[in-house]
Amino acid sequence: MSKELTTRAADYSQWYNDLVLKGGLADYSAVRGCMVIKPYGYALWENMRDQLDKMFKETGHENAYFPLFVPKSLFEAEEKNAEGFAKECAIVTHYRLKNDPDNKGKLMVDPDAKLEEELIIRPTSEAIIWNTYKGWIQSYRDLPLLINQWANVVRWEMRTRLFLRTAEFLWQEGHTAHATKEEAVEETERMLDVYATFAEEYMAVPVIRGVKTANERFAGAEDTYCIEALMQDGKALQAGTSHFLGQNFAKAFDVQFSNKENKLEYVWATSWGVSTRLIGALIMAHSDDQGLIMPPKIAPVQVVIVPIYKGEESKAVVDNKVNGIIKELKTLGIRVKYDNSDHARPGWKFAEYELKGVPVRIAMGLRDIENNVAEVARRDTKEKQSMSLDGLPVAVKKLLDEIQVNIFNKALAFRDENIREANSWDEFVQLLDDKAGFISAHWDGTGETEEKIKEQTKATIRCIPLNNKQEEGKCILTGMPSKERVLFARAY
RNA sequence: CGGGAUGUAGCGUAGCCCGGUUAUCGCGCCUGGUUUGGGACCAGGAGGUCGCAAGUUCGAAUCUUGCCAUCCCGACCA
Repeated sequence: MSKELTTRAADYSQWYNDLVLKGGLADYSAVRGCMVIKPYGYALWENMRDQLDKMFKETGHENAYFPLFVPKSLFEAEEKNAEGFAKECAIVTHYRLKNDPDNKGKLMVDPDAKLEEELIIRPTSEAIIWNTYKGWIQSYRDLPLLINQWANVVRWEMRTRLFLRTAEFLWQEGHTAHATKEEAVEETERMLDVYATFAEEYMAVPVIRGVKTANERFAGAEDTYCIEALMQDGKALQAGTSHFLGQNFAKAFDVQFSNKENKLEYVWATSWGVSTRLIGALIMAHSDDQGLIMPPKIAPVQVVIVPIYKGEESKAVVDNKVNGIIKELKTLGIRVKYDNSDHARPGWKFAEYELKGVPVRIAMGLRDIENNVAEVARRDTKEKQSMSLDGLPVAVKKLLDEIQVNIFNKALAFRDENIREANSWDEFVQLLDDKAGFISAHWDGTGETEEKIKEQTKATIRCIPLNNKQEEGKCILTGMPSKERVLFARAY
C-alpha cells in the first residue's frame, strides 16, 4: 500500500473497504452492521475452514452443533461471562407477528406472543454448551471431551467494519472438558499453536503468541492466550484466542465427574475460536494499491488462465491447448480458472484478477503456442516471465510455493521492522505517533497503569509474549520495577 | 450514544447557494457491427418514488422542519 494512505485512518479505511468491495469478497447488507459474503469471499472462508477443520481433527477434536438461542437463565449462570457480553446481546422477546390494524399491509409484533423467558442470540456458546456437557459427563472415562462447533454468532457492537467487526459473523468455537488442570492448560496452548501455525503457514500472516493481561482477558477465563498480527497501517489485530477457563463454567453449570477414586471433581475447561475476522487480517496484511493479494495455499483461485485470440478459429486453437494444461494443473491439485469468456478483453481480465489477488496469471495466445511458451505473471511482485510449455504445470506449482513463502517473508520483515523498544515515557509516546507498530516496553503489572496508558495514548497491551525474555527494568509510566517487557500497540 | 459528511438509474456523479421546459455526464446493461498481447471502438436503445414524510409556493432535486439510512472520526469492542 502507498505510504500516503497510512497517514490518515479514514483513508486507510477507504482503502480497506474498496479492497473488500472491489475484490468481490463481500457487500454491505441491508441489516445494520452485517455483511453479505459473496461467493469469492465465501470460497476463501471455506478454504480456511477446511484447513482448520483438518487441523482440529488431527488434534483429536470432533464437530457438533448447539442451538443459536440461549435462554437468559442459562446465559447468566456464569456471572463474569454474562456481564462481559451483556452490553452487546441481541434478544428474542416475541415469537409471532400479526397484521397491524392501524397500518394496512404492515405487520406488528403481537404483544400476546411475548416469551415467558427471553432468548439470547448467542454471542458465544459457553453457556448452552456447558449446560449440555452437564448431561454428558459423569465419569473420568467421559473425559477429555473435545468438541468444536462451526457457527454464526451475534454481537451488537456500536461500530462495525466489514470482516473485522460485524454484528453477525462466522466462526468456530472449540469447547473442551478435562480431568486435570494440567491437561486443560496443555489443550489451551496446543490450540493456540494450531492457530499460529495456520496463520503463518496458510495465511502467510506472521503472528506473536502471547497471553493477555487481566484487563484484556475473556470474560469468565482464568487465562487468555492469543495470536496478534500487525496490519500495514501499524495497528495490531487480535487474530485468534484460546482460553483456559479453569473450573469457572464447571462450577456455574455444576459439571462434575467421578475420578478413579470415586470422588467427585469439577472438570477443567478450555475454549478457543477464530472467525471471519481472519479474512480482514489477510486483506490488511498483504494487499497493495492494485488490490488483494491471496496466499496461494488458501486462494480461492490459484491460477487464472487468460486466452488471447482473434476470432473463433484461433480461440479454438488456444482453448484446445489450454485445456491440456488445465488437466495437468488439476492433476497437481492446483485450483485453476480458465476465463475464456468473450465479453471482456484480456486487459480487463488482467486488472480484474489482480484486484481479486489471484496469485498466478497465465496469458496464452497463438504467438505463444507457436513458440511453445506462455506468459506467466505473479501477483505478489507483479513480475512477468515467459515460460516453456514443457513442464509448465510443475513450474507453476513451484512458483505458487515461492509466492507463498515470499508473501510471508515480506509480512514478517514488515512486522519485525515495526517492533521497537521504548525505555521511557517520552520515547513511548514518540514512537506511537511516529511509527505505529508494536512497542516493547516495561510495565509494572498493574491494571491501573495499563488503564492509564490506554487513556493517554489509546495503546493497549496486546500480549505478554510466550517464552518472553526475563529482563529487569522500570515501568515506562510509573517507574516501578518490572521483570519483563510486554507488547503495546494501538489495535483494531 | 456524541461529532462530521453523504443520500439523484446497478455503480460513480452534475445540478441545490440564487425554485421555473423533457434531471447532467461517465461506467455498466441491451441490440447490431468492428475488435481482442494491460480495464476497446462505432451506431442505436432501455433504465429515475431525485432517501422518506410533512410544510412553504402557481410551481420543489433545489427552500423549511422532522424522520430514516450509510460512511468516517470518537465512545464501546471476549
